[in-house]
Amino acid sequence: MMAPSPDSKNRRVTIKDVAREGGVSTQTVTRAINDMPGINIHTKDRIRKLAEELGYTPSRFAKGLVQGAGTCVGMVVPELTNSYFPAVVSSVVHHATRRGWQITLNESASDPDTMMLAIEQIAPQVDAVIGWSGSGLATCQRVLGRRPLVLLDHPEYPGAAGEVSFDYVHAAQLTLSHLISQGRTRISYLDSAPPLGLSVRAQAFARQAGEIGVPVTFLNAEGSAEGARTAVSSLMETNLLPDALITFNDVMAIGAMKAIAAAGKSVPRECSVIGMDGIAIGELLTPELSTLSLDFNEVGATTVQLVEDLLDGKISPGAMEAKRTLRHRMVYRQSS
Amino acid sequence: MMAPSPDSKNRRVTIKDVAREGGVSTQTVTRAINDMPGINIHTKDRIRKLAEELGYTPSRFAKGLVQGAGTCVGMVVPELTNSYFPAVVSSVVHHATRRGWQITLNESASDPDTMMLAIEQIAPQVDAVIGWSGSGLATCQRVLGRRPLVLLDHPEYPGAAGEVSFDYVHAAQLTLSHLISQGRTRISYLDSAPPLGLSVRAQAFARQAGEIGVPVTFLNAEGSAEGARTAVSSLMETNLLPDALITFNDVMAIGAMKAIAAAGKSVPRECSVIGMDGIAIGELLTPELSTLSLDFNEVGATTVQLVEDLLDGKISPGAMEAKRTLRHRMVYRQSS
DNA sequence: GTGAAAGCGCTAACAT
DNA sequence: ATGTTAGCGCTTTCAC
Repeated sequence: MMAPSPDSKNRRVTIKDVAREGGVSTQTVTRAINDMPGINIHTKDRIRKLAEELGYTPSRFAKGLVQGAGTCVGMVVPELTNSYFPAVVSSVVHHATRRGWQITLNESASDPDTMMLAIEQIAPQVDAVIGWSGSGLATCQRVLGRRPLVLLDHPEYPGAAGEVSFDYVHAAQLTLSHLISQGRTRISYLDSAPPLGLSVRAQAFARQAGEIGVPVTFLNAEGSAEGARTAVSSLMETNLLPDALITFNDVMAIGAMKAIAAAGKSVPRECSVIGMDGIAIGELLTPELSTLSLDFNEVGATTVQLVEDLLDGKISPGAMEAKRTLRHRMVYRQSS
Repeated sequence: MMAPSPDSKNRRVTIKDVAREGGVSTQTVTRAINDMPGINIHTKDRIRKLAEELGYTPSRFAKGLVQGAGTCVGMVVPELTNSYFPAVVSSVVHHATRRGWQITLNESASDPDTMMLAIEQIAPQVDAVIGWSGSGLATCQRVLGRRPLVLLDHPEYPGAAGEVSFDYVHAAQLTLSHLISQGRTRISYLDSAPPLGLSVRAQAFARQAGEIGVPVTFLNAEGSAEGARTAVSSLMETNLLPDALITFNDVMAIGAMKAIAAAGKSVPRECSVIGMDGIAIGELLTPELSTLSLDFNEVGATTVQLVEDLLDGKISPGAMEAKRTLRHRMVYRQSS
């Protein structure tokens, strides 16, 4: 236990302190610390050692101020417990890192207050924000000012500078034609709906179903495996079991399959189940989950590219080119 | 499309630009932007509008420099695709956000070069780093200098300032006594081993097995569901099926269960399966996975608290108090 | 090989 | 209510 410093204050050690203690100019310290040329190797070693002893760490703010900012993107995620989100985060982080950017992560709590707090906290520290509207991000372009907000899976939100959304009508087309070719006639869609009406995904299925004249029943449940399990369980009791069930996402498909199995019915013989997202876990279930799969690498690459273009001014906020639409691929496994 | 600015340079808009255009001092601009008192409400509105038009965004570096840094912690994760990691990240982010800290996330690629790059990139931008040794973090205390490195699940690493590790001997004790009370006699541990020898987890099981005189066979596989599936599949062909299988983690348990089911054997009747981690997916499998479960909230809370104490100097790097050990809880579900 | 001076963009403290 | 001065910690000239 030695005294930490001449001054008992908790002030951080600056380059000046090192310079003074070392009997050199701050310039020499910079050169030593940053491995710059034009310094006696001997001096360099001495100063480096001294800096270490003193516990000197360059201020990232001062450095950033003088050298120009490195890009830093905030990412706001509604829940990390649904593998869908980590899958996207992973890809975004990957593509951002390749560009030398930083990603700072915020998980938005469910209640709006905590959420706004998180956002106001993150906003001043980043050059752009990527997130889902489910995280309540949509309401906060105000806090961001000129910095671009890119919204995932929330088409046509006017406050966003850019968006990456998904062609659910295409997904519906893939799914329905597959189900029909299987001879399924009592098709249901298990939605995780907003307070009123249907989710964007369900709406696309409704539209496509209408288009091709196939009846689809819409159910609703809380958007978790447990929610889906409960909903499908009570559906089973009604004896109105559909012979095909499409779910809002893969996690809900898992819950649905548990409920169907618990009722002693067989997937896919008595009921096809088709999920959406394509998270890795689907392949590990029994039966393995057929699903509408996203190319997560593509999602991340597209999103980061969009942010970059927005930041560079190559694309202006809200422009047509700032709206990207990606498609799902149908992955046939055992559950359908 | 109007010309963006008098100067075609891509220089960012600063407070001075706003002040000049508005015919006021930079002070007034600060007051307007930051909602500070002592400014005519009319002036404030005018300046704010002007700032918006000009596309002015305060430099976070200048602001940080003058106001004192907000804490920023880097988190380096080996893979986001195993839910174990997002579960911990989620909790860490939560506890960090409550303190007003930022978390910047890096996923360390498998190859060492990319990894070192990621770390050197993140290092100057953070006040501390949290991560797993699997991410290669251990080798880089050098880059961090005085800033604390807290290693998760890597006990006794000398380079780390702090560590949060797990009492695997306790876990082994829980598991083995449970299995023995079930009358299991041919117990195997499916490890995901480092190049040589056993993982830390497997070592604890070996030790505890020796302690109580129970024979345990150690197997090895690549640490993924697929790796476990392959390994257990070939095990099934030997007809040397154990009657209890403990796996390195939950993800491997999933693969193991698939392999056992594929061979037409029943879990848990013919073979108990017990995983480790307690990730949410375990409960959604069929049969539901019994596992050694971590309290992820506790993991995050402990880790962030440790970082805080290290940053405040309440605990010195490498001290005894900087080593925290957490315990698993045995969760009995259907697979055992 | 080293140091002195200037300035990055912002805000706290002190005028006016 | 507004402006002036000074300085945060660092690096980039440019001089020696």
